[in-house]
Amino acid sequence: MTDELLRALADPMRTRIVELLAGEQLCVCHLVAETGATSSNLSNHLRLLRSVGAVEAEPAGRYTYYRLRPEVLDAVSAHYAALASRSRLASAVKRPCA
Amino acid sequence: MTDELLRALADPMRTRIVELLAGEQLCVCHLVAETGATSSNLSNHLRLLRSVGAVEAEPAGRYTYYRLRPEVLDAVSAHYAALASRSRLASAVKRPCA
DNA sequence: GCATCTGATCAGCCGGTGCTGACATCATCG
DNA sequence: CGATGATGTCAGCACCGGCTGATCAGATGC
Repeated sequence: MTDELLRALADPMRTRIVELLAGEQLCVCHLVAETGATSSNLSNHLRLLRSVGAVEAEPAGRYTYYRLRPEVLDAVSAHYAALASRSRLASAVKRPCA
Repeated sequence: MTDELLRALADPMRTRIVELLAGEQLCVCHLVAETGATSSNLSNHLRLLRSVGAVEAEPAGRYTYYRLRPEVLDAVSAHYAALASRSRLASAVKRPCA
């Protein structure tokens, strides 16, 4: 659960990419068509998503298919679930101030 | 599941705040002591976290206690869990490129 | 009332980060 | 091989967003 992973997933364009990839595997040209962004722009975002392990690339001839890595998304989900769980217990504790 | 909520939670300092609040309710002076940040800096972060509904403030005399809102964290967790679930099915689908 | 303390707000600065445009690379096809 | 098209890389610019410092509003205590 690195901080960089959360930051990578929180960007609007990358959120959009992740949602598109959650439906089916796509190559960059599909993402260009769906988002309207330039290919170099998308390539930069995809490199970042790869670097944090959120997606993986599969070269197929001159195309490159991208897919999500479910384990990573599960880890993020579990992270927030744990925070939610702990914070319910925390409602009973209030550290004295003075 | 607004995009602003994810961005708010993805910032390093705010991640730290959320983790501290997951353990117990704290007032700003505690957060100052724990993080080493200035009070105005923290106040800015807390205002943002309030605006996206991640935390709520309870004035108590001249102090202000903050606590997390578990439902919101659960919603974020569910959001990523849903993406993980969908992406597992998506591994079987690959949109043709040409 | 006056001093003090907590916390909020705002303007301004500044660094990180996303977008663009040009170029490089590699595969495919004629 | 030469052309085309898909993708990646990088430098440069612009803008968003976090940090700071000054100021202010309430609450507390002398």
